[in-house]
Amino acid sequence: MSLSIASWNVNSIKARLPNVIEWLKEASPDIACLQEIKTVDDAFPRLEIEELGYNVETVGQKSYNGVALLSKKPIEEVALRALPGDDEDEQARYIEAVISADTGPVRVASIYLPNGNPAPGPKYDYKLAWMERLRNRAEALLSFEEPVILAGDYNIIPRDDDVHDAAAWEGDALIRPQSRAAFSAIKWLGYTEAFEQIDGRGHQYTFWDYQAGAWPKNNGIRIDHLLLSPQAADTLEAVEIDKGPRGKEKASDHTPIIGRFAL
DNA sequence: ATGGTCGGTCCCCGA
Repeated sequence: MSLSIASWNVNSIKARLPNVIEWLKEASPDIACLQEIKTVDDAFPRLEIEELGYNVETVGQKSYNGVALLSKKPIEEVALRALPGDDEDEQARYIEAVISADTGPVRVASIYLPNGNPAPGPKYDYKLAWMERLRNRAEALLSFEEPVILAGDYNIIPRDDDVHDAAAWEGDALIRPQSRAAFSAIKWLGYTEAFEQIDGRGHQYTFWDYQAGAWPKNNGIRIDHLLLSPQAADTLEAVEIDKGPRGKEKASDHTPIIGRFAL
């Protein structure tokens, strides 16, 4: 009895479809949370992915953003297609569903947290406001006392050990103290960051820029995370960053992180 | 080494 849940920012599902299909066949996660699908719902390659045995739910947007949930287990209910707290916010960055695992319901969200650069500025203000809304939602979810996995591209480098050269990133929205504090604030509610919990090694990355040879030089950052409610954290068995997809032709700049749970 | 990389769209923007 084991449930694997992956998060991967694919940077356009259309540009990445062959890579995504190849990876789904190889890694075969029970649930995959995708970000930056960069397409509207109607243009999402639903059939190709359903053919691999997945149920598919998307919150798409033209050109930018967009998130998806793929699940081999039944999706009982899509609980939310947007993060509550701002009716004016039209950016497609959040989907949350209840999925039937063998042991009972598991709540999973696919999250594309705003980048926030340049900082300071309106984009940074939006990032911080979005994180406050996420904290509120995360807090509300704890009252259900069920396994909750908030998986996604958080655009947060939690510690200096999660970047090859922290000094080079000083002032960036991904590493600013206020950004880190907003991320910690969610953890202090009672959430566990899966990778930090299981793997003590530093300098394990999930993103390498396309520019300046970042991938061959291993100049990466760790910004894709799984945040777990206590009921999920108690069942966490393993976490792996799967670097395979980043080394392929036509790669996304992110690579998947996969958690395995006794669920 | 005075540029460098992608993806989507409309001639530039976001990452």
